[in-house]
Amino acid sequence: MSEPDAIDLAILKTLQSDARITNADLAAKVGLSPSACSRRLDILEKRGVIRGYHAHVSHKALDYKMIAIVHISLSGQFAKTLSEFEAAVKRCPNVLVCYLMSGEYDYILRVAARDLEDYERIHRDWLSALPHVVKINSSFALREVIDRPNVGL
Amino acid sequence: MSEPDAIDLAILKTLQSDARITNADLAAKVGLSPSACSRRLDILEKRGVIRGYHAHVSHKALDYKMIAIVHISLSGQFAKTLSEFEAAVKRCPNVLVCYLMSGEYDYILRVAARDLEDYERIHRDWLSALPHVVKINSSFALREVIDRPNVGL
DNA sequence: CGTGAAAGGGTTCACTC
DNA sequence: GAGTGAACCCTTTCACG
Repeated sequence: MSEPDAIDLAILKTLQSDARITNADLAAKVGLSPSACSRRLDILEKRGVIRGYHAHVSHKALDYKMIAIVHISLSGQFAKTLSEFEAAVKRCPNVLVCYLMSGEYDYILRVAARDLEDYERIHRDWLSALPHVVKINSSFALREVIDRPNVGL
Repeated sequence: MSEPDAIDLAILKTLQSDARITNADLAAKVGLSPSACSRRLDILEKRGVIRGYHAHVSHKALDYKMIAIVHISLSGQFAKTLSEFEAAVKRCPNVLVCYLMSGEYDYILRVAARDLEDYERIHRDWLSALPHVVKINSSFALREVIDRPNVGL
């Protein structure tokens, strides 16, 4: 499993900033013929280097004006406890990110809500209702400073 | 500025899960002719509902195996303090997300690192060196449970 | 707002070096 | 691995319903 070379990195960087660029334009940008470029892209996709292509839909335009960061602790760290919690949290469409963590809390979540009233509903109907939860701590984003989809190459 | 209708939502949802779908396939999926679909997409982009299209490049495949969540507090909340901090944090390529927050800490960051050694370097050379920082608290992701680019529609 | 057709351009092969 | 050319398909635009 060889590492991506400089041309692969150029392809990845370009697709990170514009995933809908045509293969012909991408090829010109990285200095390849269209067919060579298409073949490399195929390999990058099949190796799982590229997980997918996503439209970044504005939360605000869709009326999601609020981002909450939620720390959660469970009653234990048994495998069954974790997997029941995770299965439930995946069903909440407002949860954008969820990590199992080291440290004081077991999980950290990034949650989108339309407004404070909507967040109260999500907190009551979804987050508080998650199995095995013993502690929840919400804080709110006042301003987005950085939101990059990927590591700067 | 009218709200997106059901077909617009179908377009957005489809592009969220596959931004490189051809306009012809997209049109078929939402039940439109290609030309009608293309026109709607144009409008959605120009209204800013779609902010951009991004390849989701695997951190792991690029050898970023570690995600840290970093809470940071500053010595004050003066506008100049905040803007100096933010200008500096934007220069660190490993910071994926940064929010100004309500609550105990001023900022929360999501940081990608290759491994623990790499994280120590980032912590020493970047995070600790950020201006006005008085408190830093790092914790680490043990497992990614959810990582959605957008709210489930 | 949706449809269909036409022109221009993109993608994807097999083939070659 | 990379480039070339040709067949096929897609995008874009326009007049029209």
